[in-house]
Amino acid sequence: MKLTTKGRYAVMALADLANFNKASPVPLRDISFRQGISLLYLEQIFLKLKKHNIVRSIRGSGGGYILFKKAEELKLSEIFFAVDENVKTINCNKDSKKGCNGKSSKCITHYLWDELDLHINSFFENKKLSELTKTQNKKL
Amino acid sequence: MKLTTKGRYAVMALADLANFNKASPVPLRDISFRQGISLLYLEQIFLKLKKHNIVRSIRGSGGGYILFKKAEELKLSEIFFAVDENVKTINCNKDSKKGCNGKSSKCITHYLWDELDLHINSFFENKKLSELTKTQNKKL
DNA sequence: TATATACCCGAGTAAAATAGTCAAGATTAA
DNA sequence: TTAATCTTGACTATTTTACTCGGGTATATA
Ligand code: FES
Ligand code: FES
Repeated sequence: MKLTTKGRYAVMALADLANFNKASPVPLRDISFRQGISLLYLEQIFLKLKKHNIVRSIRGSGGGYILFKKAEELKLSEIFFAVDENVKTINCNKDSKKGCNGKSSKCITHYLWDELDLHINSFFENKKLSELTKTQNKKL
Repeated sequence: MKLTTKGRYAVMALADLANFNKASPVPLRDISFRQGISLLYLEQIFLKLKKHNIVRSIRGSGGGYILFKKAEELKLSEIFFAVDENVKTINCNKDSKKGCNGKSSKCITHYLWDELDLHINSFFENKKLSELTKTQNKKL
């Protein structure tokens, strides 16, 4: 399974973006500063987010990024998909030498990971970006 | 998050063990052969499983491993815990330079990962080893 | 008792994945 | 024009993972 800083940062940064999106585009520099994430790394991440239409970019001075959809309509699963964090716990078909070759038949645990994938993905599928910031506010 | 071959192999091997446990102890060599997992790696894994009372070992010729509990009573969460695959998606407190230092306050996404951890762990908590082999048999 | 079978254990290594950097642009507002 | 900002591909350091090695110890059975 993959759930790395790339996906974490993406969610973090977008939550930040959602908070400051109200009037004008938000430059990465601000997000980098507020969230303590390397600017260069953020750029890499936002490129992917842009390609997948999660955000829209405005170049030049005074530019930055804005959300493409409303935070209420943006599912976390879309975000993870965009940055290549496809939550796959299944391991078969990768090579034919290891236990999980799926050559003759599925290994004993195959259906388990299948089920787990479904379980995890449904979590992200049902979670909207807006819920994040709300939860945060409630706790404060 | 961590979900690596160590945890996968542990579940695989134990499922195998559960199937062949009926009469006599099962040597790792057999499991290694049947599941296509390196014997030396299996030894490492079973050492941990033994320390956490998941399996019991019988040394010497004709020896091997047997399950400590019945497969119906063995939760997958116990297995993962035993091999150090503590499913933690949370990242804070590791170092104070990165985004998630938890120094002044929790980051925006903290509660999200909290919730996710809970969600995933409940999956393993409610899953017994015996359910694995049953599912497998049903599909055949 | 000799021997083979099997578990026991710490340490070490190679490969892969991740996290992050660099350099050289291209746009655009002011 | 200048400074701010996004764009892009390649490159590198670090960390983690997966696995091996070498030398044990216990026990069954011939
Ligand atoms: S996980 Fe699919 S064959 Fe093992
Ligand atoms: S995940 Fe806990 S502070 Fe970021």
